[in-house]
Amino acid sequence: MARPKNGETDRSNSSDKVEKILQGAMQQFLAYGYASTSMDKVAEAAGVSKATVYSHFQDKEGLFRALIERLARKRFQLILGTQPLKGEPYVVLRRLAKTALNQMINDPEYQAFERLLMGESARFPELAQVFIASIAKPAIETISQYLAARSELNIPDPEATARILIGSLVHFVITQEIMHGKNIMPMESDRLIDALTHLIVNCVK
Amino acid sequence: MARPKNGETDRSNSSDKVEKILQGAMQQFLAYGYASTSMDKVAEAAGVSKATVYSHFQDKEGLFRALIERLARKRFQLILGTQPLKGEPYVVLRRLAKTALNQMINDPEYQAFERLLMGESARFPELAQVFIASIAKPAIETISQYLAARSELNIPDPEATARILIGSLVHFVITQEIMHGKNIMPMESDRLIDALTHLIVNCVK
DNA sequence: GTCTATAGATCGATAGAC
DNA sequence: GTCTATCGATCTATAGAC
Repeated sequence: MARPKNGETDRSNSSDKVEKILQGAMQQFLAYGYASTSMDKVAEAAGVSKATVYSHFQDKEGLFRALIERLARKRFQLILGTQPLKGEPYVVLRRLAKTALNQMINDPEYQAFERLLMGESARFPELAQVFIASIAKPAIETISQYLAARSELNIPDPEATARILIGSLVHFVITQEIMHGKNIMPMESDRLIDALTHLIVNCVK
Repeated sequence: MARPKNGETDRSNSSDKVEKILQGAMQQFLAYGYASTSMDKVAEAAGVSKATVYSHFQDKEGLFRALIERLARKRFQLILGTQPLKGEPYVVLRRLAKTALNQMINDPEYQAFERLLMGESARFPELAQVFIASIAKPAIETISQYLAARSELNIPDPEATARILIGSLVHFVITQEIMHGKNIMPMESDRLIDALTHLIVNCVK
C-alpha cells in the first residue's frame, strides 16, 4: 500500500496516517458528536489501528482539539477567499446575503460543524472561541468596514448593523436547516434577503 | 419519608418520584449533554435508584424526550406570559428587544437548553422541531402580527422582518454568551438594540 | 511505527428480593 | 414500587510483539 512512485524514495511519512486519522475523526465527530464518537470507530474510519491513533495524538480530547482547530482554519480560508466587497450597496449586499445563505444551506459539513461546536461549547469553551475569533469576527469586521465606507448609507453603527446582517442569515440557517424547521415554518430565502437589503439600503434616516 | 400530612391519606404517588427524576435528568442532561449523561448519575441526582428510573421511563431516550418536551412547554409559557405588544413602535420594539436580550443573557438554563437542542438536532430532529414549533414559531408570529398592524412602519414583509429582529437577538446571545465570544469581540447590548430599532422604525421607505 | 490483544472502568438495562 | 446486585456490551488507553 502507498508504494513510492517512479524515481521517488519512499516518502510515505507517518504524516500520511495523520491525515487519514484526521479524516476519519472528522467523519465520526461531525456525525456523532464528541461523546458518542469512539476511538475504535475513528481508527476504523481512518483505516489504521487504534494504537496508531494514540501514537499520533495524546488522547481523544487532543484529537478532537486538533480536528476542530483544523476545521476552523479551513473555514477561515473559505471566508477570505470571497471577493472583496466593492460596488453599489444594493448589489453588493444582495449578492453577499444570497451567496452566504446558499453556501450555508448547501453545506452539510458547515451545519454539522456548527452543531458540534455549539453542542460542545460548554465543555470546550476555548474551541468555541477559536471559531468566534477565526470566523465570526473576521466576517463581521469585513462587512462592518464596507458599511462604514459607504457613507451614503448613513449607518450610525456599522459594526452593530453588520451583526444584524450576519445574525439574521446565520439564525435563518439554524432554524430552517440545522433545527429542521423548514417544513414547520417555511420561508423562501429570497424573502429574507429582500427584507434585509430593504432595511439596510432604503433607510437613509 | 414523605409522610402524609394531618388529615390526609398518603397521596405521595409515584408522581413525586417522577418529578424528582425529571429534575435530576434536567440537571444532568443540561450540564453534560445526552451521550455523556449516565442513568446512574441521573438516579443519583434524583435521589432514587436506577431501577426506579427505569420503572417510570422506558429507557434513556424516553427519559430524554420527556424532559425536552417538558422544557419546551415551560419555555412556551414564559413566552406567552409576556404582555401583548401594543403601543408606539419605537417604545414597543425597544422594550421587546431589551427584555428578550436580558432574559436570554441572564438565563443559564435557556443557554444550556439551546446548546443541548442544537447539539442533538442531528440525532433527535423531532425534538428540535418541538422547539421550533412551540417557541420560535409563536415568537415570530407575535412580532410579525404587530409589525403588520402598524401600517405606518411601511414594512413590505412583516414576517421576514420579524425573523430579522429575532435572529439578530438570538444570534447575539449565541456568539456572546453561548460560544463565549464576549471577551473576543465585545459589544454592549444597547448598541445592537439601537441599531435594530433604528433600522426598523426609522425606515419608512 | 504499526499492529493485536487486553486491562480496567463505566455504560444501559434487568432480575429478583422485599 | 423501590431497592441491591449484577450481566454483557462498550469505552479509553496501553503493553508488548514485530
